[in-house]
Amino acid sequence: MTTARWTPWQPLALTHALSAAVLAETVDGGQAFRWQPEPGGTFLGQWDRHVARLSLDPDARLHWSALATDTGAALLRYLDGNGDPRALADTLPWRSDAHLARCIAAFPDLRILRQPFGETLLGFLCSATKQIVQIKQMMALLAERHGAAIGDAGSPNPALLRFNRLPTWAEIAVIPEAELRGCLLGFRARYIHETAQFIAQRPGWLEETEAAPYAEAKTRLISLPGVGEKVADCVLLFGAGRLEAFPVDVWILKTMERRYGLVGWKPAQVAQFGRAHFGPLAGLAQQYLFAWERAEARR
DNA sequence: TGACAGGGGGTGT
DNA sequence: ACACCCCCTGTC
Repeated sequence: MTTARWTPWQPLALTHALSAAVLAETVDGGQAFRWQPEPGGTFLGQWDRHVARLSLDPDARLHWSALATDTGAALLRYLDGNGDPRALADTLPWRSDAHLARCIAAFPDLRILRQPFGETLLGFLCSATKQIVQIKQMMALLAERHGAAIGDAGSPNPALLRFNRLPTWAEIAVIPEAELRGCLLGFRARYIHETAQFIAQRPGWLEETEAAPYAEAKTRLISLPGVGEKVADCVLLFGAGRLEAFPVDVWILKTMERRYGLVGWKPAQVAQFGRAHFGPLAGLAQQYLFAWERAEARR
């Protein structure tokens, strides 16, 4: 009998060390919805067909363990898809923006994830008027009830059979809407159902959208039922590495009001301000601002 | 311990 | 401006 096993813990070749707070903010701060904190400070996460654990050693170096040997390369892309976060942050206008400067100082090496495009779309279609815990529940139920097991009978590692991937869009297209509702999706079930039909009828559409220039990709995403400006920008930021995407939600609205004096501004106005003020990496700036407000809310 | 309101990271009409 | 769903959280 083959024994279930995790690979030995290995260091991940990231440029810098990482604090526990930054690690938590990166994988469990609203970019992704499939990471669970575990006792002892590790995180267990899934994306695509990968399952991984992350841990920080006493020197704050990131280590990983996984169920498949090729997860290391995938993890590097997932976590480090945009290169050296410190160099990226340095290009933000922190020299003339004291608030941004203290956000960056408080969360050095905060990263924008590079998640699979399709599952990022699914996650943010679930996100309307929901908090992270609830979105995570929806994702977990979708994977558990409608996703294929990772690995197969001939898999070298039977432990993989205990984990499911998320259903693909093709798989979702044939799930009755009532069953989607059973996964706590509520009114989002109809959007997800209809989006799945749309994608299923257009082979290659999702891939072309991911590859398209930012403005065109955003227009295409917004044509999907249940996808507006905010969701489209989240998908492009967290699922396609488009750091110019600047999602405006009620938290950012409050932040910009409180820290930048934009009292009474509408979302479209704040989005325009954000792009002009923060520049081509506005989405990265947004993530720093968000991390700061979340930390403050916990105090 | 259990019931009960209140509100929630948005979109579509 | 309001409906859409219904789970989570805080409170009594």
